[in-house]
Amino acid sequence: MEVTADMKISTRVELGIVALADIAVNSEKGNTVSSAEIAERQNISQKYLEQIVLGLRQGGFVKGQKGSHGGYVLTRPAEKIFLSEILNALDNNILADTYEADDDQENNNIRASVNSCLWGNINNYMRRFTEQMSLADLIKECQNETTEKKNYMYYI
Amino acid sequence: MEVTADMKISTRVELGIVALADIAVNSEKGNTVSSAEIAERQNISQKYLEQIVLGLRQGGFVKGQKGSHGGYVLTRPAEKIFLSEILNALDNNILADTYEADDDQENNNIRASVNSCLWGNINNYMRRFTEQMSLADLIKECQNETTEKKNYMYYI
DNA sequence: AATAAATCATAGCAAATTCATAGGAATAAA
DNA sequence: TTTATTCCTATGAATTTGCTATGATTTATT
Repeated sequence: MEVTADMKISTRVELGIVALADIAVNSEKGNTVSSAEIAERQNISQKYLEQIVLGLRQGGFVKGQKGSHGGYVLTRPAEKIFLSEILNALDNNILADTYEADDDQENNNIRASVNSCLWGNINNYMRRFTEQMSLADLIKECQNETTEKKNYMYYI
Repeated sequence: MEVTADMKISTRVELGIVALADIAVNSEKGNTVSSAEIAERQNISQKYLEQIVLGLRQGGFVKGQKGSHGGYVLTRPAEKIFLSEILNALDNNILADTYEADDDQENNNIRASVNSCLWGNINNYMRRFTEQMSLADLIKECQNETTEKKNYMYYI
C-alpha cells in the first residue's frame, strides 16, 4: 500500500477483509461459507472474490473445502486474527518493518530523514494499530456503528 | 497514497518534501535556490525535479524567479508550512477528509465499516500528525538525527 | 458411475498510475 | 545578445490494479 499513492485502501485489501469478516460471521455454527454466498451478500464479482480468498487461504486464515456443499471456514477464531496479519498477507508492502537508510550516505541526509521521521512514524502507528485490532474487534465495531466512537490513545 | 498498495511513499511526494526542505535550508539569506543546485545536492534528475517543484509552486509554497541567477524561495517561513499541506498539494488522494458511506446501503454494512473503522482511523492519525508537523520541525529532526527519538502521544 | 457444486490455479487484458525523459517557450540578468 | 533559469507540455516505458475468463481438481449426492 502506498501512502502514496494515496492513503486509499486497495480494493483487494478491502475486499479481503470484508470477505474474511463475512466468513467469520456466517460460519458460526461450523458450516462452510461459499464464495458464491459472499459474492452475493457483499455484491462482488464471484471470480474476483475467489482470487482474493485465495490469498486469504495462502495466508492461513481460512481453509477451503472443495466439492458440493464446500466453502470456507476460519482456521482460528476471529479474536486471534489481527488486521496486521491480513494486511501483510494481501499486500506485502503496506506494513514495512523498518525504513532502512539509503545507500549513498553523503548527500541525502534530508531524504533519509523524510522517510524515517514522517513515514516511519505513520507506519509505526499503522502497525501498532493493526496489531492490536482483531477481526473480532472490527466486526464488533460494525455492529455498534451507531454508538459513539471510542477514543484510542497510542504512544508512538 | 494507497495504504494499499502499500504503505509506501510515492517518489513524487518524497522528493517534493525533500526539495522544499532543501530550498528552506539553502535560501536562508534570501538568495534563490535553483533546481540545478537541488538536483545536484539531492542527486535527482533535474528535469524530473522541475516537474515536482512545479507542483510546489502551484501549491503556493515557493515562488520562482526566472532568468539568470533565478531560482526558488519559500513564500512563507518553514514554520508555517505543514506537511499536510504539502501532501495535499502533491498527492490529492493521500489525505481524504472523510470516508463517505457506499451508495447501496443494504448489503455492505461490513464493507462500509472496514473503511470507516480501519482506514478512517489511520487516515485521521495521519492527518493530525501531518497537520501539526511543520517543515521546520522536519528539518529540525533531520539535524537531530543522532539524538534519541521523542515519543509522541496522540488521541485519535 | 454420473452429475453437480464447489475450490483451486493461472492466463490475460484494459485502464490507470508512476517515474521519468525530452524539447522548447518565456523570462530576466549580465 | 547571450546565458541561465523557470515554466509548460508531450511522450513513453514500466508497473500496478481491477477484473474477466477458462478450466482443472475435488467432493458430496444421487
